[in-house]
Amino acid sequence: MKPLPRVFYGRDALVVAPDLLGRTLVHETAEGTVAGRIVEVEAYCGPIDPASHAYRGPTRRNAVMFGPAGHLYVYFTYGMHWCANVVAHRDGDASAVLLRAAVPLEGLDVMRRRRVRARRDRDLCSGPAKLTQALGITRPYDGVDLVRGPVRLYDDGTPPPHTPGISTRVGLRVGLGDELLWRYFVPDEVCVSGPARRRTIAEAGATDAATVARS
DNA sequence: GGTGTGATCGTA
DNA sequence: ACGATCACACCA
Repeated sequence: MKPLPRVFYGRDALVVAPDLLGRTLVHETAEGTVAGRIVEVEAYCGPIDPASHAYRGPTRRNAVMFGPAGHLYVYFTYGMHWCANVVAHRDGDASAVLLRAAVPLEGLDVMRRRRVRARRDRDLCSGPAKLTQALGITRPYDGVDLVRGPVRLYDDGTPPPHTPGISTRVGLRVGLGDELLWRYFVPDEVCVSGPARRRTIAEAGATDAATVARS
């Protein structure tokens, strides 16, 4: 297996996001190797996206998003959770893709140890903060290189779904976030977080994947 | 299946 | 103050 090359990330976040579905996220540590298949993501398009941490310009927290593509942007939220993004953009426009869910592939014993609350294996990585907890991704991993660093993204031959599920993004209040269908997921996948697991673009009533609002 | 709520703290 | 969340309690 080869890591995804740098050029993979040097595209618009709305192109990279659905192309991340089916890829494997691997973290090798002394504790052991843990890996999962990405099945749910959300695009955050920095300069045009009020919901993006990068919308109001660079700060200490979001600095990584303003750097080169193919690095990991990790942030702390709700006073207790970590979330991980893939920096993906052209022309340094500070866009990123939030990794929201994965299917556990390797190191299940380590994941269960880190997530004792998870009753079923399908809940080990079925949410953005669950995923980082299971994979052991916290503060020190902010800014690591996904091509050469301790956390890498691979193409193991599993193609992204021909027709990904699509919906509005989760957990946002700000205006645009409720109208843009920038969440992508593998249809009928039990490890996808939340209730819209089975919904596809057609079922959502959308005619334009990127921009159309719906009731 | 669905909704409502407390936990907990860095960031702006 | 508030959040790109989680887990659990409760109702259906």
